[in-house]
Amino acid sequence: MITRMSSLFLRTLREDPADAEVPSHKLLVRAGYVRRIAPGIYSWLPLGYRVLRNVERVVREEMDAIGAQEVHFPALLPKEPYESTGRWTEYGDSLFRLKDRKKADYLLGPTHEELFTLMVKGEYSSYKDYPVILYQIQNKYRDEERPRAGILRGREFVMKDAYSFDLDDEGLKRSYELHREAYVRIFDRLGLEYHVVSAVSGAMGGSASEEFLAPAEVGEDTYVRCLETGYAANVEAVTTPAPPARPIEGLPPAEVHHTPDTPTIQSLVDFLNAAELGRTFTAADTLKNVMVKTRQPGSDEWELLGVGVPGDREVDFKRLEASLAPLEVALLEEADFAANPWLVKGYIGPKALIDHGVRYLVDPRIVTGTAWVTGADKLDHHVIDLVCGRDFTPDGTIEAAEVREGDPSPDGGGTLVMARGIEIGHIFQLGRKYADAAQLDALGPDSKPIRITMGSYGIGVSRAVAAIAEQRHDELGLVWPREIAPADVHVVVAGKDDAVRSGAERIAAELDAAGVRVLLDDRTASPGVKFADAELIGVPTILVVGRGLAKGVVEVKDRATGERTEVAADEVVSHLVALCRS
RNA sequence: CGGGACGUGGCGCAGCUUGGUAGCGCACUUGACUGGGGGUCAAGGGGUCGCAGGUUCAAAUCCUGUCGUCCCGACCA
Repeated sequence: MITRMSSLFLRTLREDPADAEVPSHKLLVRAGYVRRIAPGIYSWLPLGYRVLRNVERVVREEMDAIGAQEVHFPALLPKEPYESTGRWTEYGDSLFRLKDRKKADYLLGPTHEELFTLMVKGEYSSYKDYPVILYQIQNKYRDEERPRAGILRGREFVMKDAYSFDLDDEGLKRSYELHREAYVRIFDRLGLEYHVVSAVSGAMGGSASEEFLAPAEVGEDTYVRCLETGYAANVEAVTTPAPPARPIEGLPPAEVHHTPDTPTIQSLVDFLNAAELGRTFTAADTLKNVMVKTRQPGSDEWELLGVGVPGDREVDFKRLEASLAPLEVALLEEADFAANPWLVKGYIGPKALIDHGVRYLVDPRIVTGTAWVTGADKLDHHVIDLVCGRDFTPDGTIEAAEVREGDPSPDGGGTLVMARGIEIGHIFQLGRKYADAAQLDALGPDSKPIRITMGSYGIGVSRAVAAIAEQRHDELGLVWPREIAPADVHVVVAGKDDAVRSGAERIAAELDAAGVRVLLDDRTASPGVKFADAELIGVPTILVVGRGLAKGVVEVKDRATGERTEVAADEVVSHLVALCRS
């Protein structure tokens, strides 16, 4: 089909929208692909909707290829299934809730584990039915506290979510691998650069989990990779290698020192080094204790928690939260310190925490036999040579310290490099959480029930559009990969005389007949306007039919490289057909 | 929720300090010229200045309140 710009529902913008920060947002709006309706909610205009459907098509083809079957659920859902898994409360405020006229509770689906589980339970009951993989491509709703970055993080978005149902762990592993391979094919076809990294499973629950991250400046996820060993992980999932425990015997005894006015690590280190204790200290010799409070989702009762990390590292709140999930975490407020006067800000040590029965978790680097400078639970006092395993025993370890570029890779290979990325896919082995909640069993060959084990596999479809825009644009506009571009060839009619116009029409018709998707700029606008729009819209190949036609040549321009080629007008159709099929 | 900024034709902005006819660019309409890089000229249409209240002869402008939006920090595809 030929899309004529003279009648296409499209208005491009010369200026960036005021509410856009990131390139994908600016360009998708300027090029007339999307329009904002409300915060985090967007409409898709014809060109944008084509791109979105192209991404969906790729996803469908590859999902179907692994034997997954597409279904469709309502977005509007009753509360009950989500209550049975606890997510009606666990999801908190990011769940869109509403009531019908009878005051019954409903929600707009943020994700559909419960419904898939119930659907399978409703239809299947024999072990002979399994395994099965179902998926849907649907609008999802999350009342984000702060939607941002346009399409990248909306409150309504299109997601593909798939679920595998297996009889045993081996089956689950197989299903997981199938999806992993399918995802590789999908993101390759979408023309995305991406990394597969180990992840934490977060609010979904479950065990093994990997994320597909598209590297981008504006990405919200930080991840690390080890170039030597291939290790890659979301920073939230990075584990800290624990050094071996050391012998306690022979270590000097702990000693409390008067350290006036040293509430921060730096002031403490400076003071100690000026105190002529016969050795020098660094921040890494100190043990920093950060107080937080945790609670069960939906509960009102906060519980104190002490987190100990080496003093040269900050606590990474995201890592801390990931480690404690599904518990909610918050920093202590003044009122909390007031309620616990034994907490001496700036001088908190392990001893007071343990004495007061506060759970105390430390960084894995803090092992038995290591000696630390830390708070003495008394204003202006610190203790030196407080030995782990001798003077205090933590309740366990926690991954909460920040990860840094150059840290050793957890698999013992090289060092880590850091990057930011957009989460475009997430696969995980859920296990039996949802099957347990729904009592999803298959009757086995021995007539005994087998609890089904599940996997969950998501792709942010609308987000993928933005991620591609984020990775593939230049100062002039978007640069789509052919597979998802709104057209294969953008024909610019650069001239007003009939010969040029009819020549372009003829070529467009022949391309169309050959199965090439044509966007024909048949408007009467000046060439400059058309060129600028063509570059903004980002169709991979631009064909300029203009003054050269009199000499029998037209110009083929590659949008990505900017390379221009003169081609004989009577050969251009076969030239382009070959180009589009390669 | 905490912090910051902003609400004026469809879009991007000025005007507000010092109250007095609502303005510019883009887009749109008509005509002429132009026709390979957002061209030129001329003539147009379109805004109760977020909302409510107050001060005043008079409010986009001053005051109070309120709603909304965007950006920065804690959730997630």
